Amino acid sequence: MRLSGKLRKESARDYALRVLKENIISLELKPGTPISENELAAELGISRTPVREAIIDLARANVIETYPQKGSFISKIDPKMVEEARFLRQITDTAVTLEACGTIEGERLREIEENVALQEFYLDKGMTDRIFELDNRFHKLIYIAVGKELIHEIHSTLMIHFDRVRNISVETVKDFKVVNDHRAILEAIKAGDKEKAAELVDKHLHRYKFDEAVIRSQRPEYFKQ
Amino acid sequence: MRLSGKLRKESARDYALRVLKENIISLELKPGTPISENELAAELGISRTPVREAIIDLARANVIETYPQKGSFISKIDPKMVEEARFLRQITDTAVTLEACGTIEGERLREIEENVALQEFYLDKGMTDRIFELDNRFHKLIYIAVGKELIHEIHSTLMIHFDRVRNISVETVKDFKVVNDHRAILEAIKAGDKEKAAELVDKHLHRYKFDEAVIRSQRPEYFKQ
DNA sequence: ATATGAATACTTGTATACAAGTATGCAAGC
DNA sequence: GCTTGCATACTTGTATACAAGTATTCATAT
Repeated sequence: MRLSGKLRKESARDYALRVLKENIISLELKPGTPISENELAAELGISRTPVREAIIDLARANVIETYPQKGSFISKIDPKMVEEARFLRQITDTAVTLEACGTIEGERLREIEENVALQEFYLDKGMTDRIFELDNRFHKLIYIAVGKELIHEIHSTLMIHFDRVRNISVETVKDFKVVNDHRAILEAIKAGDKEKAAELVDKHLHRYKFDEAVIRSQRPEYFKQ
Repeated sequence: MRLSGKLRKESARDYALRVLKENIISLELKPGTPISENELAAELGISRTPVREAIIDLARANVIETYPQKGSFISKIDPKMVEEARFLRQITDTAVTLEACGTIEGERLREIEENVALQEFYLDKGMTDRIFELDNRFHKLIYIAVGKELIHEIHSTLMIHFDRVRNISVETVKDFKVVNDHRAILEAIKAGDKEKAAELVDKHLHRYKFDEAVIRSQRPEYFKQ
């Protein structure tokens, strides 16, 4: 597992949660991998308690599966979970984007513009690693701009199902049309064109749907069924 | 606080979580009330650990606010949280109901029919206590019927913001038009009338929006601002 | 060779101990 | 009366101890 150091003023629980999320999404922790509370605590240099609390958080969204007295495991990719996450993201992103149309301005708008500009910059330079982070940040900024940050927070753990598949997609098919999508969505928001924005969000999220068949054939051991 | 006994095969954590949820929604634990992990553990006859784990779960959705080394408190009613919960419920209920239109049948449909019949029965008898439970169950059944149970589960804690206000509404305005709403929604689903269903869901959830001004004037001490 | 069973080394769930920060009350001093 | 400061009794965060269940391994008996 990949360990980044514990940040100052970050609690042990937040540290464990952050490291777990990073490694699950990046597939450093492969689907099906057993997770021992004791072992992870030792690796992170903290005690079982905060590690356990982080695992409980992930287990609530079925990202980790815990079987009492048997063990905990990184959940294998379950197409039903991925679809639930995609479905939820579809409807909330659409609704939030509609609210954003014509209402975002000032500093909030500037942040989003900067974000998209950076995506285009890194895409141009071929530094695609940065784009994932910027992608997530792009969508989060829209949620914040329309005052729906709690919804974004509540959904974040569930979206690991989705993000993980997205990461495999990139490992395998290398598709960066998403940057163009983001640009187009931003322009639609600025223009206040709700119909166009909704259509773009819909198209944007359906990109990840197609990849599943490809991934499954390449990494069948990652899948539940 | 109201204590129901610990169920057989229910873990201590689930017990604490269930009792806390019940008492927060019913307003037995009033907004602003301090919650001590030690005290609650003693009341429930379990140790701090599972109590703490339950509190963490509720704190994640801002239902409880924890200040390290100071204390934890039942969150006061925050109109922004209530609106986020209502907004989320609006869009997911609508999307799920649209999927349900014309696709639910057999045992699944029968369960929902029975649920609505019971609501009408208890409304008629004036046993309105039962209706809250049936109300929640009605909506959950629809989520299950279209295979979106994880979304329902993930949202359940956040909906406490909404359910709590709904409960005050009933204490104060006694409005049971919701039963008629449920009947109408069910009929629209059976008829496969998506337009009608979406309109009904929209109207249904907006009922609770109006009550806020009334509640605020009656129970200002429950509100954050 | 095969089946049986006990020892062992794990697992998570729960309880408890300790650490460190905070609010409160009260007494002392001015 | 008012302020200061310390003792005290809380709080949550973290670490550790104990309980109970499970899988494995290896020796023994058939």
